[in-house]
Amino acid sequence: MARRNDHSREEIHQMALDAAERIVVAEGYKGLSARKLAAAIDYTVGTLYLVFENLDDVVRQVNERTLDKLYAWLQARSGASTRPEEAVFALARAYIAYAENDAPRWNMLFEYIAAQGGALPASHLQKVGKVFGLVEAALAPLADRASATEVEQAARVLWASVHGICLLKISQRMELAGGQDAEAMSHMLIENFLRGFRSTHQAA
Amino acid sequence: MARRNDHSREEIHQMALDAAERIVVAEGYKGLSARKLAAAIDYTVGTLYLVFENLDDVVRQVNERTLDKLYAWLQARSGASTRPEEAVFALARAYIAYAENDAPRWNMLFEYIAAQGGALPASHLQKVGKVFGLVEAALAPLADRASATEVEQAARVLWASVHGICLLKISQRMELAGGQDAEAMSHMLIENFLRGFRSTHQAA
DNA sequence: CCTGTTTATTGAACGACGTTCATTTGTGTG
DNA sequence: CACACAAATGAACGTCGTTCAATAAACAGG
Repeated sequence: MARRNDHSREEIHQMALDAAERIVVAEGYKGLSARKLAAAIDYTVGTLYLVFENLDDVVRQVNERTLDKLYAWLQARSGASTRPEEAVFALARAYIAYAENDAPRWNMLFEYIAAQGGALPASHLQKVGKVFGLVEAALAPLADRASATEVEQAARVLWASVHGICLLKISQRMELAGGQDAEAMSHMLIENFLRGFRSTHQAA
Repeated sequence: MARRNDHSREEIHQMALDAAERIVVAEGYKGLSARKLAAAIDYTVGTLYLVFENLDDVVRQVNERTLDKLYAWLQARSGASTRPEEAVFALARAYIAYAENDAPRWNMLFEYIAAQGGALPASHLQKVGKVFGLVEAALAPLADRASATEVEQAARVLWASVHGICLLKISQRMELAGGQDAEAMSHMLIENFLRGFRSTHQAA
């Protein structure tokens, strides 16, 4: 039994988030329960509620970490490419690779976003916006005649689409993909999409 | 209290599926519980387990109905268009409209598909395949130089993408869409995608 | 009409869930 | 050493899915 002052509030907070991630990675979203999480850090349920508002609060904070990791992962892989188009392909490959590599957390993130009835927390929106920013940056060189708004909208459309394809892969539903893998699908999508996009928005 | 022989097994089965749909429509996926469902048809929990394997079985059977309704809805709206391209746009509009119109059931269907660990039931796969068939039929006239496999793959790519966009709308996450609505997004997607697809696979 | 058998239906019971809060227990102060 | 304070507990509440011994309704034979 953990004793008074063994750990500060902040330490318990971090221990719980770490343990929650381990549980989610090992057993999936539904495997996370208050009692299991408390046991994992050698405290009892009650203590969790001194540090978090409720279980949803834990999930939300794990998701914030996931968004940070996702952004860092994508940024590290969106370096300068020879061809501007290649940057978009590279980003999509990185997105799919992240989801594959960190499937349970990626899953939890988007199940949370989907299930959340009302508005997302502001910090969430801001982090998602940063991810979209990477897509916009990759798309901009391909559309020198497009306004910032047009690039933004195209980025959202393209990424919602890549995300849809990614969902197939993560939920292991490639049986629905007609024999392709997610990378091939997203490649076909981007190739065709960019052809249209460039012909509309790029000079020369 | 319902009495012996008031209803046949089959009647109870149908009553339960009807009631389950009403509950899901009224209160969402998570609002469906065994006790609530039993009360809605004036039986007790035990009776449900004589007719269904478990709650998941109920959900699966409701989803089969949803897939049938979705197919019928799309088919009714995929009639002959003047331009072949318009058929694809019409299908996407119909898909989004269905999801909007029947959001709780549409949601439950795809949450189930995503959450299901292993393989989907064969009947599910077959019904999803029928929906994809509609997309392939709309795509085929635009690619007279493409093989059946290429059309099939393009249909899956395009529909996974439309689905991704649709998810934004249904989970009321249009804040992430850069000021567009789902119809505009899917229109942009299809327009650009088809331009690339036609230029690769269509003669003349 | 009564009795015994069959079987449809029940609902209490189990373990697990999220959440709360009166109680306990260790810590630091006077 | 006793008091006050606060950290931590864990029993309790109402929910969940699921099971299965017990019950009660329908029917068959006399």
